[in-house]
Amino acid sequence: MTVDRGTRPSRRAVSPTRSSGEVRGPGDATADDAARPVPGATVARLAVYLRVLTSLLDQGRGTVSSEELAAAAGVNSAKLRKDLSLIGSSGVRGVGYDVSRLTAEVEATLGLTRPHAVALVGVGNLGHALAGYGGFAQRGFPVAALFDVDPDLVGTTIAGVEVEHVDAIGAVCAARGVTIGVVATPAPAAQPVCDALVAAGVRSILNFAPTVLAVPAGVEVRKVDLAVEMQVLSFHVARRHGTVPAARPSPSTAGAAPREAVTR
Amino acid sequence: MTVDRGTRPSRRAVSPTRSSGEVRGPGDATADDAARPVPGATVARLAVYLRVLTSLLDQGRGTVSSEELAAAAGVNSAKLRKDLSLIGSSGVRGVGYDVSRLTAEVEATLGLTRPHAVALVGVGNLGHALAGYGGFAQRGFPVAALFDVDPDLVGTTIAGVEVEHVDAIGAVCAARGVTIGVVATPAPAAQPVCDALVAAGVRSILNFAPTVLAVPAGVEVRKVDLAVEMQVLSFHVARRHGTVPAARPSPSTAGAAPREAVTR
DNA sequence: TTTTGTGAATCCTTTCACAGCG
DNA sequence: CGCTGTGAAAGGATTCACAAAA
Repeated sequence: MTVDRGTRPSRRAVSPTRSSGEVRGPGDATADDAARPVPGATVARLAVYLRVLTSLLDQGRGTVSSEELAAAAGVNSAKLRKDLSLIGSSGVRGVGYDVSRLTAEVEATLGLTRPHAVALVGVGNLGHALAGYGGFAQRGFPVAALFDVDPDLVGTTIAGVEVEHVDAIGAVCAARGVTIGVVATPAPAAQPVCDALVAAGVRSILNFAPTVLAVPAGVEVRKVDLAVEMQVLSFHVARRHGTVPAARPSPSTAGAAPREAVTR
Repeated sequence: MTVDRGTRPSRRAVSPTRSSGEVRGPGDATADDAARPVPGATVARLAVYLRVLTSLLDQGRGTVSSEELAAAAGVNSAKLRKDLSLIGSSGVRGVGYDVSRLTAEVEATLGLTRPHAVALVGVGNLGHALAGYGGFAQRGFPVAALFDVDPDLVGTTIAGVEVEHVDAIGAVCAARGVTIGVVATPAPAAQPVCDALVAAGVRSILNFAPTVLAVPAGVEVRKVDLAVEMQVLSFHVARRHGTVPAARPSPSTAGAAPREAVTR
């Protein structure tokens, strides 16, 4: 069940002058930590596997085969096995993987064994929704700080956290040990906010603003861009209908107004 | 041009695996479109280029070099030129690309020359924020319908659109010519909702629910998964503890940012 | 000269397919 | 047997680097 069909693999872009490549650090002989390769594409999938695994745990399942886990995660089983072998997992041939053990291994690899304080900047429409979403804290990402520039918002409390002025980003993030910053501001404010976060020591940023953020090497930026997603879907719609207007039975002039398509 | 490529059998009648690859399309040639492959990775970047281009248009810029456009989009200039050559663009050597013309070409490729009616299902925390976000309509994606199961929400109006019961998805989407569906429901409701959308003829879906959607071949699903994004960042935070803090002037490899996914 | 367009090399992922362990 | 782990093959995507056009 749940065999997926058209999900896309990851993509990347962003970051001027350096595209990412991998995730391992350019380590210098650190005797302590064995250098692990773990491809970026694999990391993203591990999070998906983890979701399925926790679900299986709740169901009390003891083991899973790569085939089943892969199907539930919407990927090829060979890919899943390779992903798991990369993080040093060990399944049992002829049996499968131990659910609880694998869950622990994936969590450890993703660094989920301890919480990561998050700072959310921009409590507008989307930001407010994100702050109000309880899933953050539950999944190990406590929202330690909220920021905005709007005087009407600064001072208010959302989900138990007070909104502070963006000018306090530096001091507050450093003081509360924020390691992940979420930018949900309008595009023009994103870069300055990003700079402030980086200056405060934040090395991982999730950007919801429709703009490309420039960051120094060593800072990881992931982007969630609604416009891009919609436009990619638009491309597919256009592909399947060609250029001819969709000839669906009974269009009968319903809703869709003929506006101009200005994507900006 | 186009065609040839002896290595690709391109036809996989049996294989159910079609995910990702590319998005080739039987073009219809309306003005400048010939049947072209257009890699999936390229499509996603075109949307980013478009944003920069419209910005340049507003500034009254007449031309841009691949170097400048690439820098603003956060990509390598060679990649940008290759992307543009794939959609059949034509810059002028020694000069650059005509901003308005290129903008039109990119919009045409992405199918943005006409609006795509969108149906948003799930008007909860996130869904409400999305519905309230005016960017949709402005960018050519008018929200033609809103759905939810909550009796308290059904009947209310958000941003000028009435919220209807999910049971009406089939009828309403077909009647209003919805081509893109946005799923912002809790995980358990996502699959049924997805099925309803597909049954209504929707072939492109943006999924914000933290679950893998199973869809028949021909339906494109893109996922925005907040949990995955946060966990990938967590991985990077954890990584940083094993490597040398600083003292590294040389960049060599740095983080990249896979685009894609996640929510809730 | 400047800047595009693009073959060719390189790198990253995915998929195949099978050896081998339980 | 069933199922994992993985070398090897196959694709894609990115980058290089340079010839050609304006």
